[in-house]
Amino acid sequence: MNLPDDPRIIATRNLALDAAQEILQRDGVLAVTHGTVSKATGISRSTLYRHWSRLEALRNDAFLRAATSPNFAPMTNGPLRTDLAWIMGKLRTALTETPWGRVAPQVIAAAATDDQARAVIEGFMKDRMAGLEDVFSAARERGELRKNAPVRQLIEMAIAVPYFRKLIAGLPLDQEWLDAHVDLIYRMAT
Amino acid sequence: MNLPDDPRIIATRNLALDAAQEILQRDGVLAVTHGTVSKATGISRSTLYRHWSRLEALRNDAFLRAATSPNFAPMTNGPLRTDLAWIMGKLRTALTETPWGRVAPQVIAAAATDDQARAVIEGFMKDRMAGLEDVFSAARERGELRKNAPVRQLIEMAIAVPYFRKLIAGLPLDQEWLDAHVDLIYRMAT
DNA sequence: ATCGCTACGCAACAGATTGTTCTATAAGGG
DNA sequence: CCCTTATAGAACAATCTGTTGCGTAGCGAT
Repeated sequence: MNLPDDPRIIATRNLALDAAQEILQRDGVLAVTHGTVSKATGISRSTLYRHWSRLEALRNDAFLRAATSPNFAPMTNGPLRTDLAWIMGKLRTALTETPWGRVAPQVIAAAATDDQARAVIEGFMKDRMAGLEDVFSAARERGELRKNAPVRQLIEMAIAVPYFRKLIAGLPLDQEWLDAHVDLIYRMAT
Repeated sequence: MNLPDDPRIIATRNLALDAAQEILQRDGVLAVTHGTVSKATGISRSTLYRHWSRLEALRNDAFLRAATSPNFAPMTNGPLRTDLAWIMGKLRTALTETPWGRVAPQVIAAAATDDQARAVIEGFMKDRMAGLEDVFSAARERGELRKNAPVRQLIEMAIAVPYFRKLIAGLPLDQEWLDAHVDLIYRMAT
């Protein structure tokens, strides 16, 4: 794709999408409009319409900016417990210290009717699932797993609980909880 | 509270809130307005303003109508496995066969900035948590629980996975999954 | 059945928002 | 320095929101 090199374009896009993401996480998808972004940034409405002629495009870019995940390359060197702690720590960081944790509820809500939003969610989940699958596969090859360990269910639980705590129940993802969570998954696997 | 007995009022309220709930689950909180509900129902805008003079009140009633849960009185008679299967079946039903499953994502998204929405979520969660706590307490008294069974974590997992599957990952909550889920929780507890 | 009360529908209105187009200005690249 | 183009700002119609007043129709009580 043709990336524009004009610094004015880049600055405008960044400023606008930062504000759009802020509005998205605070007020929901429908609150992201050319008008609200204009008011939040000082960028002229007409300029925003030139960048995103369709409102859908603006919102989609706001989704994508928030969902851009940090590198999640799985680490499958150490023993299972270490790998689990590492990858669950990564998930915890993504949920608590990146915009994703705040935007995700809005994206999830939009996913009911918005294909773009659903695609963002599915991409994110796929990454997480794949990372954990690699971790468990490596552990299986090292002979660390118990026979008939319910790997699929364990992966789901490993991911579901932090998402549930952060997005649904509003509970903290502190270190103490993380240790206990990793410990329980580990004990069920070995 | 003074319940109005005029059938016109009751009919208007029911019709409006049914439509509001429909709009809520389809387009999100911000789409619920006097205007959209009016268009969806044929009820005059001015009539809707008479019933809910503040928009916030209309949206809150739409939340509450969706979240009105079926009787969740815990059943702690049988052995742990039976109780677990029963209560998890209830949760599954609430998520798949009541409006709650479709509205919940919107309520969760709104909870970030809307106290009413947060209260609805917390009320719902409290019910579920309490039901499972009763189930595990009864099992403990019957001596069914393993020593040092991580009851708190098990309760969280029991609830988190179905919520995650339905609301976040978009996976089905079929009977096969439910059986496996109950089985895993049971095995970890005993 | 009739009467009084009131919920409802309808129309009108100002104010705000949305989508579009135009012109003048200013910032960047050659 | 000059040319290109991104931006700001104004203006516009169309739509939406919140409010008010009025006539109609349905409800309950006598």
